[in-house]
Amino acid sequence: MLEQGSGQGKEKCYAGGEMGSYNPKEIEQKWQQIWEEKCMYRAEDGSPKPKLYVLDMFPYPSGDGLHVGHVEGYAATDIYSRYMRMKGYNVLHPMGWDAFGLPAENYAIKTGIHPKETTEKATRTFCKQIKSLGLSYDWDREIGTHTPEYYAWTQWFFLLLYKNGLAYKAKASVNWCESCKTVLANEQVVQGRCERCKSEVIQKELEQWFFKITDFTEDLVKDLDAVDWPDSTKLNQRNWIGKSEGALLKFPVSNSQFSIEVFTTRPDTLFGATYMVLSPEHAVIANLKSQVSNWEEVAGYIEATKKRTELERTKEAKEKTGVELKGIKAVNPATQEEIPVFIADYVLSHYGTGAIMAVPAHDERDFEFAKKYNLPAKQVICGNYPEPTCPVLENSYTGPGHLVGSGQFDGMASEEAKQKIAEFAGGVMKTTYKLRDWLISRQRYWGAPIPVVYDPEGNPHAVPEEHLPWMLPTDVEFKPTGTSPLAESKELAERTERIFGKGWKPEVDTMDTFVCSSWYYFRFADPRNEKEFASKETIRQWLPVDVYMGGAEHTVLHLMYARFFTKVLRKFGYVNFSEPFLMLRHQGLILAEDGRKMSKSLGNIISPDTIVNQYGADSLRLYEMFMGPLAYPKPWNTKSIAGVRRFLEKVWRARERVGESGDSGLDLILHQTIKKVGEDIERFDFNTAISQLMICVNAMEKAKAVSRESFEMFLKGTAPFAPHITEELWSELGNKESIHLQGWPAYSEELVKEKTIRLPIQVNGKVRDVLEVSPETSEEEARNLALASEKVRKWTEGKEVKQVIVVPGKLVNIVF
RNA sequence: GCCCGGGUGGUGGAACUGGUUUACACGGGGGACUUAAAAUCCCUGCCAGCAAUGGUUGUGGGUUCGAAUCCCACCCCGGGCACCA
Repeated sequence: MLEQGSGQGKEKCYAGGEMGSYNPKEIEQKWQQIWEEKCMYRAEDGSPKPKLYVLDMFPYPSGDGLHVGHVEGYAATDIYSRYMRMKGYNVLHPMGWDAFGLPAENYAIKTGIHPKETTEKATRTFCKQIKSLGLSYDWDREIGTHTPEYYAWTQWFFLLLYKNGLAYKAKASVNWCESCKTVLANEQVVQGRCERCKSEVIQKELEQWFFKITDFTEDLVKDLDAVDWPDSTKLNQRNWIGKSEGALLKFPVSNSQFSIEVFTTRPDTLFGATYMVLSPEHAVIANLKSQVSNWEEVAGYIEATKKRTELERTKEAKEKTGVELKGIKAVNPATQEEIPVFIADYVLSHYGTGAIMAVPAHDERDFEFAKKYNLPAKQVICGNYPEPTCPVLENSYTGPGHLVGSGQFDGMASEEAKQKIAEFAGGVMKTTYKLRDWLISRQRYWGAPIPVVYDPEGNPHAVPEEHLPWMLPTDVEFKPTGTSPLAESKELAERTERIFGKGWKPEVDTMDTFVCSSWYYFRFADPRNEKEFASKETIRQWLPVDVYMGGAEHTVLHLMYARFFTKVLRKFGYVNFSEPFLMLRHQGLILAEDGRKMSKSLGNIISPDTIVNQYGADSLRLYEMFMGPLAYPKPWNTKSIAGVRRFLEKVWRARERVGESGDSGLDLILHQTIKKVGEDIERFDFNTAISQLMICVNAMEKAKAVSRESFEMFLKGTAPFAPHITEELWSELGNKESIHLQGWPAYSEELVKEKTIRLPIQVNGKVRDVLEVSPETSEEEARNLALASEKVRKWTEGKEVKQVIVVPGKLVNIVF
């Protein structure tokens, strides 16, 4: 940092007193306080300005405090928000806390400290850390999902779904995490392991609450077309929903009243179906018991399957297993041939009909299974259409082609045959999805209680709305036993009996925290409303969210659930749009200096506090935005922060050169800078915007003098990125109103144009000369100038020039 | 296995719809200022060559006057899904 007062012999930097050195700590705290006092960033309800809703995925306030990864996304939306305010928008930019969740509860189990206490402490820390970054949130709208004022409405949403048949209780085989002692949604199981603690997930038969997200599958697919989201995120959602079109076909069971229905995407291969496979859980198996001659073996296999975890079933996928239902035959509805029936765990009970027709010649899995159990394969598709010959298959062929061995359909293209054969076999076309209903019950304490009570007969009843918030009891121990902690609450039990009558019992599960975060963006529109989750007027004013920023880890879970909630609200007339987030951007992961993920165990975590202390918030913001493209994963490099800090020092020093008149040579670069910075912010290309600002300040340093007007223009252009230093310099120039309330400067189309451009002259594609020419230079002129160049003539001498390519304003290429 | 995204100096990265590769930074080296140091400013990509010059955007090929950019094949890295019939 600059030393003060030591240079006696030195020239005075500028007239009018001592120049202070750049001291971020001082000015940042000062301005943060002033902004807060003035409620500078309050979003105005009912303002005539156009609205803009810019939202960050709200954080889980963990005890570890804010992470540099949070800062990346928050800085990005803050720059965007500040810029758009300067452009005249009424910006809603709120922050809140996704406060329910397991870490606080697990901590409570260890220490006995109530989650409410740790959560609120963590929230205060987060809040303080976020405020130290100078982010322009409207703190009047702060919300926390753990407060009764908030979860009353989470419970209201549950009731809305329940009353409309979209929330139901069902016994099903569900994912159970032994370590977290709770069930999990499918979306929370990653490769057979718990998304949170990575321990193995097992299947349990339990009665649980589900939300019927599958009622909206088609809209969840279709509406993706209309939103501005990263392609990869849309693709992830589409893959998760897993739409596929095929046919339902019935295979009668010989000598019985039963038939087995299958779903297939390849009805065109029906003539090649040489056996069938049922999932071990299939309901028809019990009905056929009397006809199965090897029932003991079959029952044994079914039992063994139940015991295997999802992970085992996937891990051992290479070795397929199964058992034939001896004594049972099914009839292929196309060939009328009798074919054997198997049960095997490679067929999933919850997809399609839980049964398949096996076509070993044209399906890899069936081929594998057929090979192992010595089952016949029959080729019915020939891939090299229209070639007349068909090779003998040594493997399964899964591509398209023309039909063979399929009677009257021989020669038909497989695409065309799909529907024809389905009809021929008495089947119907059908669309199937992988997406399953959302399991929302959790056997945990720190969440929103499910607002349901049971009558003495055990039938569920909704807790009437007047009893919301249905309070989370406090008289519980934090010991995970597998049954919900709420079950031991005397208060909850008594409350239930008092209100509903003797023998009534409360639901003791809480809701998945993803339920809380599925609707929070509505609450920001009207955070203190006690009568509705948000009023119609405020929803109309603010929603949908225009820009949503968050990590790519939420491409399936949170985004899918939030979209589902919005579609539910639309269906029941609460909103008139179907997608909550019009534009979505992801911040990339910030890696440690060693290129690995930051983690406590590796001890390579960088804390934003340290950086703010050492370099200042403006430097941290600028650094994270300058690291590279927002969405990329990027390694941290503390040394590089010096670069952006130096930039700020240059900005600070530039005021020494500010006078009434300035170097007019600066105009070009200044106007180019304003143009580029604005365009880059709108594209979220913050790294190149900052580099342009650096170019501009470097030019100001070289200029003899900078006019006040130019400097102010530059400060406005820098303000969204470095709000504190620009505010300080702006006020020092004598401006009374905050720089952040100024309009975004307009650049002049005239001044942005270069007076001369560099025109490279190539000979056979190699640059041999570069000419300074006017940008208006005509094709003819450029050609003549190029051919006249001495450096060029050196290369073309004695050669016959075949062609001269002139790209006006770009280059000239002389070819011989 | 399938589906995305990516491979550019020692490093992070720029490069608009095919037109001077390496903007802006970090680091290293050299220089200026200084008694000295810090700070600041200026120069500096790599390989081959005495030099002129040539080569150099993961590798190999193609299209083109011209390719980081388009096409084909391959290698490597990151992410997602994973028996979904």
